[in-house]
Amino acid sequence: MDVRTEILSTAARLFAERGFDGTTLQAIADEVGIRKPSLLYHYPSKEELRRSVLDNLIGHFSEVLPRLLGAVSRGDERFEVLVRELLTFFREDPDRARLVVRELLDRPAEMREQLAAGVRPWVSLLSEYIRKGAETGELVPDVDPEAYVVHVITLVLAGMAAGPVVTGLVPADSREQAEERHVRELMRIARSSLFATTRGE
Amino acid sequence: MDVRTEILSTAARLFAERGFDGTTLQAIADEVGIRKPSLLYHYPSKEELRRSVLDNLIGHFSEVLPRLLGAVSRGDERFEVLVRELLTFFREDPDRARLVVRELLDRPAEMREQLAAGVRPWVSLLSEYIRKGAETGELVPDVDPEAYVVHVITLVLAGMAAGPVVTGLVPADSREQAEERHVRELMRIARSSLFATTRGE
DNA sequence: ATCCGTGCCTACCGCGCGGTAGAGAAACGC
DNA sequence: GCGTTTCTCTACCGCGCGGTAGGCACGGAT
Repeated sequence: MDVRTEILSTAARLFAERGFDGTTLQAIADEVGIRKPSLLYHYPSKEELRRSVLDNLIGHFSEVLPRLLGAVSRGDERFEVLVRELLTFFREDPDRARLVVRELLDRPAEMREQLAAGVRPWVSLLSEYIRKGAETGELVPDVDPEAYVVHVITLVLAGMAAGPVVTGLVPADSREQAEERHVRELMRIARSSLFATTRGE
Repeated sequence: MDVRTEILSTAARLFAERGFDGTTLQAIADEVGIRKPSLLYHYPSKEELRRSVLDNLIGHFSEVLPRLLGAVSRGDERFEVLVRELLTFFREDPDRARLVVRELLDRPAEMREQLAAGVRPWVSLLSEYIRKGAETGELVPDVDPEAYVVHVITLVLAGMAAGPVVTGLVPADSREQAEERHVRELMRIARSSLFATTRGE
């Protein structure tokens, strides 16, 4: 892996762990194994580095977008695939969820704009499908589509961001098992509060 | 309000807004209208101030605990009251939720211990009730009680911490209306994924 | 052979941080 | 009246921060 990439992933990890303000360029440089000015050669300021980390995250997300798009148009299993895809994205690297949550807290104004531009269309689209499903009786009639979608996203994001800290409240033999229970129940809640008739898994 | 209290609430607000690392003692002192050393006279270090802010938060929470306790033993309306009480606690000051989430991210190890000591007993207690309800058929049979409780708490906490940033995804005439929809749907999700038969509100 | 761009370094800068020393004003007990 | 306590202040400290200046080694193009 080349140095630029190594800096990027190290920065992402430390920003997620300690926050932007809690991370020093020195700490990043140390972990990469270079001096601070070398780091600043590749990313001319800390702020620029932050932007790059975020762009990289968004880039990775847009890689799974096609699969999400596919899921929406695939009829019956839509829902399962959609949520599970979202879940997988954050689960394969919990730093992603933590970065998003931190950004949400640290820069609410900017984040609000970004969400309005990048996520709201999605929420609207999914809400349309839900509204139709509610009319045909396949889905529960009293669902509030937009709010529902937001809650499901919140649940996935917050659950993955908190990680072991919160799954630790679920007694289990291993961390994996606790996580498994966590995810299963998340899917169940999302499903059973949306579909009119409970379906087997 | 005396100075000590004023420092405490200002610190809480700024820690919630900008994070612990992102807040300087100077900024707190400025907003209170005193000099930095005066602040350090009342709270001899930044770390001590952080602890005091957290203790204060926990103190306020333990004020609502009796009402929560009451709710658990009050039979049928238990659930509604319980969730709504929790919701109210964080809604009457969203900084509380933000502080908790930040602490969760910044100090996962310490937070894990604190949760294990202070929250897990509650999760267990509620889970017991849910398990009984599931056996009598009043509640859905396939619920995972511990995981369910954790998810509901997550939903409340994350929803309130994100605040307008995320409710902004729900189209509405006013912020209040968006929040109202948000809370309603939260209650609906929590209820409909727990009770076997859907009940009117 | 030389030139130039790339990448990394050592040395350093100014600044704002958390925190300290110590003096002065006000309020209180005796 | 007078010492003591409580509180706030001015002045300062050392440190680690993000960032800069400038040099040196290397490699490819001419």
